[in-house]
Amino acid sequence: MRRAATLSDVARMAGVSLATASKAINGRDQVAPSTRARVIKAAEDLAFTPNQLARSLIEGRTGTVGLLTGDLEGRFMIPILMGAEDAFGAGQVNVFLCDARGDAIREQHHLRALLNRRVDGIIVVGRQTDARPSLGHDIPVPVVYAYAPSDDPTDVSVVPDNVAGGRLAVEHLLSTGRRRIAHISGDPSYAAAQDRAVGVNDALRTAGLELVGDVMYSNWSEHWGRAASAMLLSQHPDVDGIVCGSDQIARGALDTLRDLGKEVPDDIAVIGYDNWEVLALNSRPELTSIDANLQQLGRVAARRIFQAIDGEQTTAGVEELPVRLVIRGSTIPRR
Amino acid sequence: MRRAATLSDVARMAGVSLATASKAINGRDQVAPSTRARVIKAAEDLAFTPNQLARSLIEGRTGTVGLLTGDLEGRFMIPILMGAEDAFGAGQVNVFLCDARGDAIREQHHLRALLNRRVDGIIVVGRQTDARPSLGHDIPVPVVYAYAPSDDPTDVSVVPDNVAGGRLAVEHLLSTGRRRIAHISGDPSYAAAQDRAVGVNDALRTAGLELVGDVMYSNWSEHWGRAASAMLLSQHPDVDGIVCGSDQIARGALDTLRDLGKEVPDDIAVIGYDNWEVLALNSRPELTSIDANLQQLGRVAARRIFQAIDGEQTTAGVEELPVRLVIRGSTIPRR
DNA sequence: CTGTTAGCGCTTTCAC
DNA sequence: GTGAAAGCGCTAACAG
Repeated sequence: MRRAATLSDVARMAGVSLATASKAINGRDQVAPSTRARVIKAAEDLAFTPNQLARSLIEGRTGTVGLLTGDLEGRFMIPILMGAEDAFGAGQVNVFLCDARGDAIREQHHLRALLNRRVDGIIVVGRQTDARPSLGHDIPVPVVYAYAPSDDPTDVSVVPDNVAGGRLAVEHLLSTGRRRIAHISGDPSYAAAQDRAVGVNDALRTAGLELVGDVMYSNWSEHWGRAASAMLLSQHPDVDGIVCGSDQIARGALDTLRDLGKEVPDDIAVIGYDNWEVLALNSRPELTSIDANLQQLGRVAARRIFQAIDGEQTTAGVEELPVRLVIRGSTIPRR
Repeated sequence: MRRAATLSDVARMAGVSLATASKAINGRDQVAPSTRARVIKAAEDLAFTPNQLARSLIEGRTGTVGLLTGDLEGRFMIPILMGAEDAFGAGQVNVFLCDARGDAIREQHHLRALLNRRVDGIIVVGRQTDARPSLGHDIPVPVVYAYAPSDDPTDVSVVPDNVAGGRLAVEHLLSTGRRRIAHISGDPSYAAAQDRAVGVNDALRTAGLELVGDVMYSNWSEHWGRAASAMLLSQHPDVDGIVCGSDQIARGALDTLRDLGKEVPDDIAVIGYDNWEVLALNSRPELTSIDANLQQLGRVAARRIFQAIDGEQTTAGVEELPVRLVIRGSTIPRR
């Protein structure tokens, strides 16, 4: 575990100059084949790894990106991160992951550290879809906000289209013949809850229908899903479709419906939101859900960073990405 | 978004030499207070951020660590990552997150990239607790394997103690007066399944008892939990405690017991494994579970890296970290 | 084709 | 106290 070999070591061993060694290693074409072979051999013998720090110092770009997140716990972060890694391509770009734990001071620390390390760009991932404070504009590298938009409309933000998600859920239920549709959602202070409800009402109105009862807000838990659906069924026994604001809520609803002896999807169809597979695939029946395409979101965010680095003009503002319906047994009976 | 200011810019603006500017900024003490103030003012005016690349090049260490993981999806990665970030301290050290997607080639690519970037150390996080191939010993920085140990006993590995976990689960059930205990586990090809079963049998034998039936293996799903517990109850109706190999299995078991009209925990106690809160907190009743202390695991892994960097002698081999019992309503009735 | 030289941005002796 | 100079490891002109 001694110190890594340098290009000088390689050059000396191969009996050439530093410049020649560099050219040989990097595939420049002004090198005699025999020389190149000798250099490469030496490099291998010494287990030479080019010092990327030195390269970056010269090139002025590091091939690194900072991912600044509010909460690592959130399951939204991971697919976004994967999408970003994907878009950057393995090995070309590396991602610094920084978790600010929801603390503004910590976030500033991390931001500073990332800039010191000369990342080529920064992706900011929020924990909710609510707008978050902008990092400001005196940052010398491009910044893209993912999942949670920046509150500054001149920033570049990429978020899932929650309104479309709500609409999509209702349209699916309508397409299966449901007409008496209710909506159990989560915490009403979340933009996600509001946006999805807008989509739900929108689609119903378009079909000339109205929501059964009011939107039921509380929190995103299974517990609430159980309680709310019990209330719903007692007040509106004729409901035949429930749009849930999250898979957790949907799962709770399924449990209660089961307890009440209702058949899903025959008596009532249930649709969730997030397509959180550990919940959706294990419920009885399996849960139809809206998938926010987060991996795609991460890819797009990464692409925006690239474009900005390459000097392409990127349009500021909030870009809403399409969501996707994943149909399972809770809305369509399995044959 | 023009290029960042350099120390030369600052020095020129403050009317001092490069060397003096450096000393002033870095709090060296051979600088006149007035000079220092002038330099700092200039640095602020120019929004100067010291180029960490240049510093690292000189110091020979970067203050970065690579985290090489097999699957980002896995929920085990996140707490480990958080623990590591924690231990390194915000801002001092930054983590490169690399997801090899379970592909050895990709892993090699990432490893190479990390070494090129001169990370000070590498943490390898596996997706299962089964031993994984070593990265080998010709790596010029310390490597620590977390969650999944290296198959080379001369490497440093840090893993949760699954045997102790199985033992702990049984001991808890015994302490609540259960005597007829069964064990529904997951995929028998997983070391985790085998180790936990060893612990379970161990604790039973110590108490002079035997497992009810054989260990039931299949996979880690709720589905299997439901099926297995139904089989179990029909073959051994007198069972009064079930140790489950995962929270998913436990959750399935709870569902079936509920369907069969069994009271949990009065008739039968159920204990899960992993303490995956989205499952454990939302089940009825809430699920007692074994927590592998993964965040702690991440912290220890980070500490081992540090120790190796600082030249402290670290003992090679697999270090098994204690797990923890989290008691909820599925084993002890809520008052 | 190969080698010499000048930096990338910074820290650190070592004179003054 | 301050500054000139060397050098971290590498690349990119430019001569030979």
